[in-house]
Amino acid sequence: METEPAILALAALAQSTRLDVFRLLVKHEPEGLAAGEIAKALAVPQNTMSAHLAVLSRAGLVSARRISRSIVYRADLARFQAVMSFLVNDCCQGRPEICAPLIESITPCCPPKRKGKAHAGSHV
Amino acid sequence: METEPAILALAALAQSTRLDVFRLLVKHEPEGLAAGEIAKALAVPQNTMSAHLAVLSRAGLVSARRISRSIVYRADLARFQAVMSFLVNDCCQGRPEICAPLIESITPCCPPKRKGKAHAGSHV
DNA sequence: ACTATATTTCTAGAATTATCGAAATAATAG
DNA sequence: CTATTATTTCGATAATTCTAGAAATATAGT
Repeated sequence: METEPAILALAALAQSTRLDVFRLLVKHEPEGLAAGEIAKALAVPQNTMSAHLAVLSRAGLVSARRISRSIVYRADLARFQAVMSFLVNDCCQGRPEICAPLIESITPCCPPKRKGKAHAGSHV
Repeated sequence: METEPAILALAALAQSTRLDVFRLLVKHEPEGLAAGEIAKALAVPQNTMSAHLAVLSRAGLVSARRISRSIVYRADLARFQAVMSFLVNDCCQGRPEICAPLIESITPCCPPKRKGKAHAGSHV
């Protein structure tokens, strides 16, 4: 991922309503959630929410598809992953010793193979 | 990490000059770099750069300490790590299957032991 | 065609951010 | 104390963002 889209994504997430929206949509993967339900869930006027959703959409962090009268939004986890990778690379820059601890600190959150514990390490 | 400081950090990084500054400072860990040198390296007026450094500092992403006439800035990698963990948790939310691929995609960036390749996986 | 529902676009005001010249502050040297 | 260097603060302007009321668009039901 290049710098410009990464900045767009960071800016999109650097706003409390939008961060809440993204969290909500992640929680509702993979079904997604209609615009109106998002607005209701977060107690924000629909047109205001529409503007925020447009920002997230422009940043590529969410996708939208019309279903009947509703427009259902979904979090784009692949894009989110790309943004995270971009940031980690900023940290690494050919010097693994710098951010190996970073990797270790976030890895326990998602044990890739193991299923014994799965404590989700939510507060690291 | 809580939401508010995370948003502050995201906003700080969501600006090209500041993202460049952070990258530059990571590259210069652990010695740090003086404000004037940062400004010169990125071809930005010193007072403008000072404002950007203040934003990064308020966000906790950099620290400053005076050394003689210079003020030397350093990247705060622990804080950066905390922000990354915060974001990953947004993705995981007790559902490891969602972002296990994320973890896998950023892990090869920092092979903790290996020194052979270090290809940094920069374009994921 | 008309009505109701779901969402977006238009428009505008308030607030915040980015930029930078000029002046102020801090540290060192002579 | 004066001069020099390094950096920040002040002040002002341009640009962007956030918010939301009002109007417009799209879909579905009667």
